[in-house]
Order: sequence, then structure tokens, then C-alpha cells
Amino acid sequence: MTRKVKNSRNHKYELTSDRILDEAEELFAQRGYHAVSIREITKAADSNLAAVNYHFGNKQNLYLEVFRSRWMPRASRIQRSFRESLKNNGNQNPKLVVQTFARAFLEGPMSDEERSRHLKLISGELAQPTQAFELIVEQIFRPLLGNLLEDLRAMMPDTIDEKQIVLNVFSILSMVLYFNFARPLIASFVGGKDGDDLRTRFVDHIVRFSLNGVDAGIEEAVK
Amino acid sequence: MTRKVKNSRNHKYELTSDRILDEAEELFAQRGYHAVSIREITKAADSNLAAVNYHFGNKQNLYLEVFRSRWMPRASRIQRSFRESLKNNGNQNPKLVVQTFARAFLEGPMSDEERSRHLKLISGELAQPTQAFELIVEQIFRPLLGNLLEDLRAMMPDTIDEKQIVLNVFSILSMVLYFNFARPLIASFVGGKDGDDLRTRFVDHIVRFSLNGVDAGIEEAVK
DNA sequence: TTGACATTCAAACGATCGTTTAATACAAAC
DNA sequence: GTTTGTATTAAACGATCGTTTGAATGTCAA
Repeated sequence: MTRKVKNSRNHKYELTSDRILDEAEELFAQRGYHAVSIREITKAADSNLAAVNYHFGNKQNLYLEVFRSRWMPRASRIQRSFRESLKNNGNQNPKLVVQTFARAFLEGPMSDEERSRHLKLISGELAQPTQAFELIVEQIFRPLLGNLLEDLRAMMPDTIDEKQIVLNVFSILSMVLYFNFARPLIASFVGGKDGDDLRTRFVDHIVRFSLNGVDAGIEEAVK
Repeated sequence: MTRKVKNSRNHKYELTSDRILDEAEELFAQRGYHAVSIREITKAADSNLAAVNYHFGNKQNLYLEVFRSRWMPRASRIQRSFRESLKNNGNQNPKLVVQTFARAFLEGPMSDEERSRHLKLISGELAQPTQAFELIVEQIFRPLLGNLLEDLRAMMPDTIDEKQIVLNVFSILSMVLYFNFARPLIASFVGGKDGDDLRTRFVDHIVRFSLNGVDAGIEEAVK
């Protein structure tokens, strides 16, 4: 049974395993699995080197546990936020679904830092999949896509091409992921400072590009 | 001065440094910098462990040299292919530019394996930038974008919004990159086998999505 | 054939890695 | 107060890492 210990002045009453999970997630997201050592994690969590092996067995399982106990609940929150926004707006319009979908990932219920961490972790899995990847695909991705297709099927029963929609979803996700990484780079091209206004500009762009493609900007300028 | 040695029956008359660069590129692309050891690279290249340090100084410099002598020339080839296709088609139409641009990255002058390697390497740099990143940004990205903007400026001098176009370019690039990674995953959703037809399907989708957004599929189904 | 130089090779270096161990500290149960 | 079980700690383990060394090998010019 877990017990709460070491309520010293140095750190909050959090459990050691929680502190390790927090620091591990941040470090794994920032620099990747292999570039981060257990010593670094435990030092950041202000705990002993052996704590990782005691609480999680080994490094790989700690990594997996980051996804189980941190990443996946957050993904569920994003999905819930998406479905609620959809309900509140009356989901009869396919374009509205796209917009709501993109916004759920870009303006969902979390801080910027948390969102960045979230996206970096999944990008790492996309680039070099581990055991965590199939976990996410089966428990998050596949249900999400299933629900999405159901909505759209009820919305436009005649013209629907499910494979086409799957591709559209992945296109939107790719932009969400990529802009998270390339943000400082794009900022240097667009010329603005990397602040909140730039972030909302990205959100606007992704939504509009998803809706209308490159025409979005052109039509905008014409009218 | 470099000299050609060891023309034994075991491997081609290639230089040791070239064999190392080839194997290093493949391994770095596949599993990332930290997950690959010098021992693994030199063994794959059928050379001695010390060869990396002799020819390239250290591991980090080998990684950098992969970009200098392999990645960047390939990126230049892609750009050249893009600009030639554009010239042959008479580049008066902005939509045609988009299409040509996307196709240059997805069907450019190289094999599927080479393209996958190419995209994985740049994705790794995007996720965790090293010295190679600024090299690529300054010598490849920035000139590419500059040329692109020039073309479009000549093509549509009135309605142009340069920042908008920059964002469009990054959107297209994001899809190119992530469809390279997510291809097996998407294949499992779309239901097809992961073959040539699926790849051309991806290309079609990216081009059409870039042009018209999610409407691409819908309009397609209606007509 | 000799000398100079470029390259390869086996072996070892110190550092750091993930993991294990055994002793200790601590809180609750008896 | 003793026992029991959980959690923390310092120290060490063997393995592997990137890197260095010094000798051996090969090639070409003189």
C-alpha cells in the first residue's frame, strides 16, 4: 500500500512517484527518451536514484506510465472538450465540426506549456513508436475517429466518403503537431514576436486552411 | 589527402567515410541520434570502431556531416525539381504552384526509401534542433521561401499577403512530414495495403486538401 | 628499397548508463 | 516496545557509451 511520507519543508506533500512522473514527462517531452537519464529525472524530482526502479520497475516502464497516467487522461479531456463544444453549437454543419475539432487541440482546456508537452510526447511516439503508441491508437485515436465519423454520417449521409474524412482528420492533426514544433521558426519568418497574438494567428490559420485550403488567405484579401 | 584503400572482395570500392555516412544517415533517420551508437554505425559500414573519430572527429560531427554531405544536396535537388516543373508548366496559376510544390516533396527525384529517410531526418531536427537546424534554415528553407514569395508576387501582385503565404507553405510541409510518419497508421485506418496506390492517394489528398481544405472531398463526392 | 604519410585495427580509457543490493528510516498495528 | 511492511538512501554492479592510443598495414613517391 502506498503511504505518504517525507512531508518535510523542501517539497509539497506530493508522493514521490507523482513527482517523478511530472519531471519525467517534462524531460521526455523536451529531449526524448534516450537523451534523458534516470539520474536526471530523480534529481529533478528531488528523490533518490533508486526511486524509479522501486516505483516503476525500470526506465521503459516509467516512460509508459507517463503516457498511462498523464498523457491519456489529458487526451480524454481534450476529446470531452471537443464533444461538448460540438453539442453546444448544434453540430449540423460539417465545417463547424472541423473548426471545433481544430480548436479543441489548439485552445483546449490546458495551459500552453501543458499543450506543448502533450504534443511533443505524441510526436516522439509518432517518430519512433514504442509500446505506448498502440496503447494510444487503440484507446484514444480509434474511438475518436469512430465518434467523428458517426457524427458526420448522421450529418451528411449521402455525400460521405469515410476514407476521405480520415485523411482530412490527419491533415488537421499534422498541422496542429507541426506548428507546435515549428512555432519559433515560423515566428522568425512571419516576423512577429512569439507571443499570444501569434498563437491565435496560428489557430486562425489552421482552422481556415483546413476549411478552404490556400484559398482562405486569397479570398480573405479579395473581399 | 584521401586515398582509396581496401579494395577487397567484401565491399564495393567506396571510401570508408562514404560507407559510414550512408549507414549513419539510415540509422539516425530510423532511430534518432542518441539511440544509435558509433559501434553500430561502424559495424553496419563494415569498418573499424575508431573510423568515425578518425574521419569525422566525433559522433556529433558525423551527424552534422550527414546533413552537410547527404541531406542538403538532396534538398537542393528537390528544389531544383520544383522550379523546373514550375517553368515547364508556365507558372501563372497560384494553385498550380501549390500543386507543384507539394508534388516536388512527395514525388520528387528520389526513391521512396530515400524520401522517407530525408523527411525523418528533418523531423528529428524539428523536434530537437541541433547545429544542423540553423544550417538548414539559412541555406535551404529561407532561400526556398524567398523564391516562392517572389514567384507569387509576380503572379498576383495585388492580393498577396506574404505572411499568409508563409503559413500556407508550412501547412503543406507539415502534411508532407507527418504523412511520412503516420503512413502505416493511416493505412490501418483507411484499410488499404501500404503500397504504391496508397502513396499516390496520399499525394492526391495533400494536394487537394491544400487547395480546397476539407471541401475537396465533399465537392468531389457531389459532382 | 626506402621513407613518408594515410588509413585501419585491436585494445584500452574514463565516464555514464540502467539496475541491484543491503542497510536504514519511518509510520502504523499489535 | 516490538513487530511488520513501506519507502528512502548510499553504494556498488556490470554493461555500454564516446573517445583515445599506439602499433600494424597499405600506398605512393623518391
